[in-house]
Amino acid sequence: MMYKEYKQLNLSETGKEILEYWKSNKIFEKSISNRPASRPYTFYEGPPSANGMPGIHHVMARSIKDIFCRYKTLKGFRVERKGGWDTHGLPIELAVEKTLGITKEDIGKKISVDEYNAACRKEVMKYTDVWNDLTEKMGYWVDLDNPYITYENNYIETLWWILKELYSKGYLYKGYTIQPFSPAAGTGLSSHELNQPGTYRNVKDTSIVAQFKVRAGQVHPLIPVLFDTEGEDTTILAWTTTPWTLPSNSALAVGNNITYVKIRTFNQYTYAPVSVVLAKDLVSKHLKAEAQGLSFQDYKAGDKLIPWEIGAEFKGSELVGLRYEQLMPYVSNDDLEKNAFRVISGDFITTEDGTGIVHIAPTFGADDFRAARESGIPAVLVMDEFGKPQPLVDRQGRFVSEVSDFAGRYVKEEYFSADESGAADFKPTDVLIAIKLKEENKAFDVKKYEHSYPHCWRTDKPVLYYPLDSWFIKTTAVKDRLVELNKTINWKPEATGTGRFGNWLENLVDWNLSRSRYWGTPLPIWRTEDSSEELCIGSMDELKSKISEAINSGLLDNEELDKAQAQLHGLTEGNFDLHRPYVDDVILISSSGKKMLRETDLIDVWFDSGAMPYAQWHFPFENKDKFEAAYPADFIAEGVDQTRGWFFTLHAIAVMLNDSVAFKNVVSNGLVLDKNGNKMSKRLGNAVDPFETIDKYSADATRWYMISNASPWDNLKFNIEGLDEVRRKFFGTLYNTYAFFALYANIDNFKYAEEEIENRPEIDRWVISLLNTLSREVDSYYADFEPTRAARAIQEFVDEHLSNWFVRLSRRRFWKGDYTEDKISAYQTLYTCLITVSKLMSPIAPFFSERLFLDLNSITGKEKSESIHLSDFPVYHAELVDTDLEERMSIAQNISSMILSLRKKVGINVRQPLNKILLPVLDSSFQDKVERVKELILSETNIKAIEYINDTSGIIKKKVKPNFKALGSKAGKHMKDVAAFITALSPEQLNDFENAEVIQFVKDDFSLEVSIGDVEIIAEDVPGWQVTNMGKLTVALDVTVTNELKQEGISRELVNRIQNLRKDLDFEVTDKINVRTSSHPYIAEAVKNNLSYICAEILADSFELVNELNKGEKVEIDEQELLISITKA
RNA sequence: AGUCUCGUAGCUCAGUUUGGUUAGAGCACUACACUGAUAAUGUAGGGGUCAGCAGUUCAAAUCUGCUCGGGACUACCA
Repeated sequence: MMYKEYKQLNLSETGKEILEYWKSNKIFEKSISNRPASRPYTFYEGPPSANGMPGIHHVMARSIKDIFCRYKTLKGFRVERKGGWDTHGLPIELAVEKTLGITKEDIGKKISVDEYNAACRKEVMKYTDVWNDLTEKMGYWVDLDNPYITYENNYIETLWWILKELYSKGYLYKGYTIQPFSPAAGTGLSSHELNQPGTYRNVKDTSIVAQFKVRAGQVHPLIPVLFDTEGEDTTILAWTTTPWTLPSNSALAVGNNITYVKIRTFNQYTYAPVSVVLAKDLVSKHLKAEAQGLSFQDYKAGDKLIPWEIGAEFKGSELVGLRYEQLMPYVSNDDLEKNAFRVISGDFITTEDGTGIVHIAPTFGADDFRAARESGIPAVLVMDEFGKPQPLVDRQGRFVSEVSDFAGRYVKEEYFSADESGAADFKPTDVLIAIKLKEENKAFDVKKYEHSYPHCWRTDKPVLYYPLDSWFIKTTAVKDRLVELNKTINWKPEATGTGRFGNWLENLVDWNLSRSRYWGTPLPIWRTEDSSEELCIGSMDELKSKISEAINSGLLDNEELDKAQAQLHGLTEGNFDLHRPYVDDVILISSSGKKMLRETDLIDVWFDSGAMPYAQWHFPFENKDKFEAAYPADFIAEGVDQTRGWFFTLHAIAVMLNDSVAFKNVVSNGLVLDKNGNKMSKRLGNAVDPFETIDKYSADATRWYMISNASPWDNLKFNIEGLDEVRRKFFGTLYNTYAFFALYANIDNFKYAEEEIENRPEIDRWVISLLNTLSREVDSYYADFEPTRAARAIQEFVDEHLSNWFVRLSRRRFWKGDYTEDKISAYQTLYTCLITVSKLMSPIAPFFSERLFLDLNSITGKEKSESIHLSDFPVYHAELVDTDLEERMSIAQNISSMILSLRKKVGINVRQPLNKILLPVLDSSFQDKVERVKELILSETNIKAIEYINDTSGIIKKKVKPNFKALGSKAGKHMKDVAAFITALSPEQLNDFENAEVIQFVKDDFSLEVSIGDVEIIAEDVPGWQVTNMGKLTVALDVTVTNELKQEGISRELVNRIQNLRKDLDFEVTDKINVRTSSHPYIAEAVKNNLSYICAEILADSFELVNELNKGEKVEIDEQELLISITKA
């Protein structure tokens, strides 16, 4: 058996092979079953929706999930990962309607409900195969054989159980909120629909600044200020872009800290004298500056400049409580008279535009609704035909009959038919309201105003904000616990937890559960028609027994009875579908003997996914032990867009149900953008196909690129060129390192059969030391959910240390000489590095690391694991870490690099040996350190000796630099002077300073004792030598080339040419040769004096210098041409 | 509009928590070298208003405030 050698690196091919290997050996399954059940590490899979194609961003999110699960497996934990599918919701309905070419209204008509239901089921799993394929190819390990599926009855049953628990705790209630509503479509719109592109459009609306008349006779501290003359007409100004809401006005809101003024002036339409209240900052927007202070006496009706003057100034808080007359008194009652038409304070008031005073219509604005409720302001409502309260605008968008002047008129122009709005005398309702207010001296100003307003994406008509009934979960009741428990969650990045998520919790509102949709989890609440009795069902058994009760009550008619029997039968047989409309047909009987129908709402799909810790196990109906063992999750990860989605619903349900967190650690990753930082979209054609990417560049390179490039929570600018770089730079280097190892280990038949070599050379101990430091670092990075730092650390080790230094400097040890202890040491060291690196990187690059592990381990058999993913994470050996050695090696690297730089500067090849370098030594330990790595430096740079020179020699030119950090705190503002003083020290002063170890700085009345530790002294120059500096290091090079050195140089050139020939002729590395060269005077001497060296290098049995050589390869050394002929011995 | 986040070389990113005097790396580019790891490698070079402005400080990429720009989320507001 030999170490496998490859023609070239092919990561994609490796991926495919390893995938096969995993499959046929059931490695994934073993990675779970091999770990003890007593050490679980719980991971929750956030369910993707399989009705869309997976994108490259899914590779990102899933890489992160996979990395930490694999890492914890290596650390000895059992990590179960149950997959899941999110199957409900609007996108699926829309997709089905599109596929079938139907609308919602056609359901039950053109297409049967059964067919529709089946179509949804099919639609939602449309791309399951594609998803499974991606999951496999990208190396994401998750159990797809037993996934949870949110539409299954068992899953829904758990949801019902949870809902009933919440219901019993009093957390479930029916209320109403202001929601976007499309009268034209007759349906509420979800925020998702409102976020469709193109829904917000700029429109021109009639805007009115209305005058709300302050009641005269009331008791309020501000009355004397507001009315300083008898019969003054004092009004409050409020601006609106929706005049149709003015009949519903029931309050005015001001900002407590905003300054308001009362201004005396005239109404521009009626010319009547009026005093108006508005925010001081906004006066200039409503009144002309040049008209201020004009004579009131001289004002005539119709004058362009209307005089005005400021009468008084006060804070918003002083206005609160002030009563005013209802602006458009169509509807009133005792409650309104008593509690409405007051000034209240609102936290959302700004002085950006308008008047700084906001007209409040609680039925038509979310802010209005909230502010009114907080201040106890009732809404303006009328009774509909069933005696239920209703706003002044009906669901078709028309004024109710009570608004007599405009009864039956649509409030928005766009709702009228084309015929109606096309008529010559047609005026929109807003305009009619404006005219009426102008006539009544209630309009201060009327203007067209352009702003963006949401439109229904289906009907293209403007949306109304409208009060709608909904079921809510009272999350506000547990707000404090939500906040408190959130603080125990480890968020990556932290800011998402404290910031985005924390703020969201602080400003929590109740969770609106209701969706008036079709394909989703039905709300399990049945109510009597008069809403006096209701029942929440928490299981299928409960539903069964309630249906039985209904059957036995004798209150169902025959048709209902038949259905009930069928339902009961279906439930018993397990083939009753809990979805609409089947479940809507279930009629239950209340305790007082009334029929109960199900509330038709579905619940928010986010509830589905947030309940997965319970529902994935069908808890509490089955798998109690499994649930308990896997709750809460140790780790979850999703995109940052899930902060208010899945992260929230998981948290909320867990807190309300168990008063606990649902997850302990969470990584929220950022977006994947295209290389220019734009969002990827199919429309723009800049979306990256994950399959193509994996196929071409491999999953490993893709994963490594994504993880190493930027922290997961930063947005990733996905650039395909980056994949190439990763492949070349990291995987290429690692592959080369392995290939190098395999080449020579096969020649020497190294199988790691020998005992560990105890006394290894410096370079071996050095790289092992770094390797252990690396293991510890990478371990802590993974543990800290910092995969990027882990990847970068591994990469740096492989590139900089292992390949670029250890292998480069150790090459001779592998190919030269016999199978000595030193050689075995080199093999053992390199082997250990490779196998350890493969383990460290395996969570991120599971395929290549597996290949590496198997290729190495199959020969040595050092580990019994049949897969790297079944092995254990490398153990950190503190005793193998030698920081002094690491420092020495770093010095060696720097000195070598400096010598090479000097050689470059004077134009002397590395092949040309040089006699010596000079190293100035300013402290004695430095010389010891260099001495121990001397051989490495000399062979790396082809120098014969290092000579140390110290201070006393007098040829070093020294330089002193202040240590700002040390001196800064002492010198304070004199730092600049002190620095100048130190830099300007003469050589003699510096000498004295070094001997005394202190020097006194005095300037004016400031003095400071500078100690030797406050400065840095370096040898800057050795006059007459080629010198270079790097930090504290200084190196001088002897560039004299003696005749002897020249001959050695020529010998090396010759060796090099012959080696090239060997390679060109495809000789094996181990082939012995015979050499004949033309006897050129330039080389003759050199060959003679270095013959044994040359022969050893090129594995020559004989080397002849021939006077006449006819055939051979022409080579050139220092511009001298000669012929060389080599043959296998 | 609010909240969060980012802004450092042509590109991708370190460095910012804890302020310290030549601001780093890789890629790309240019030149030279090397060539039993070779679709590799080394050395050198050019390339920076550390987004901008102001402040604190002896000293600011780093701390504070404001502004601008990108992105995300939330809201849609008179």
